[in-house]
Amino acid sequence: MHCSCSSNMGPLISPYWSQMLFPDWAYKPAWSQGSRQVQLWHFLLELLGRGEGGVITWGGEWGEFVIQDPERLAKLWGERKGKLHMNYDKLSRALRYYYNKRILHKTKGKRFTYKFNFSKLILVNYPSLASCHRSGNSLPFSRLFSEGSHYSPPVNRAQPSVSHPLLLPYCFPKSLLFSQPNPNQQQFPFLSALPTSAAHISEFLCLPPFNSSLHHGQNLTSWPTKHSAEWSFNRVPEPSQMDDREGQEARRQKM
DNA sequence: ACCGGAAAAG
DNA sequence: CTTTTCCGGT
Repeated sequence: MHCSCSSNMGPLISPYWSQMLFPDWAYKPAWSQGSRQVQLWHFLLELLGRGEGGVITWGGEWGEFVIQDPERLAKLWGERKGKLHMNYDKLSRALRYYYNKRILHKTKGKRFTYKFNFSKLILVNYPSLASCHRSGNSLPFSRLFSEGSHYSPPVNRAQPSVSHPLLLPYCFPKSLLFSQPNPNQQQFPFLSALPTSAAHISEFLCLPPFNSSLHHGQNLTSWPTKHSAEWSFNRVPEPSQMDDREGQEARRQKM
């Protein structure tokens, strides 16, 4: 049930997650409520990343996706969560709760079409990176996500649905995260999933957590697999403190 | 279809 | 906490 790719790769949650676009630590840490519980946006990104089935596909804009088969998507989601009676009405309610969190918003006028706010998604789930942003350094995510100059929308649906480049932070050893964030416009180790076919994703997943060019001579020894407390800086901000940067600051020196 | 309140679940 | 469930309203 491990990703047998790399020795210093943390154990994944279940066999299923070996297909995951995120490493173990990217999920809800053990200390948080509902830990180890799949979140809906995880699930959506996963399906989108795999590009299987055509239940859900990327849309015409960056981050936009179209639910091609709402009820089937709900069914799949229900299976994952053990909710036998899941349907699109209820699933979409969960999606609507993302509006306030700015994780997602609706593309009005387009049926079953929503749009991810990747920057927010990552900021919420990796608030540590917000400090990079605040301290004047460019946040690699938002740069990459907002530029979008390289992204040309898939015009026809006949194309394999994985045409959306998924740029996700694949592995952030915390030492790398907190020492010098991107001093020389250096790239963070993204998982850049630009697969021509879904099969290639598994290859991405088996990349070592970080390659040698990114070591920075830091002590990148192992993943914090057991001691999730070390990752408590990764706490999701309270809704009332969503924009309280100082609050995050205060929470941050835990590492 | 889509929205968001309310409550309850886990 | 994040949904799940239900539902009245556009």
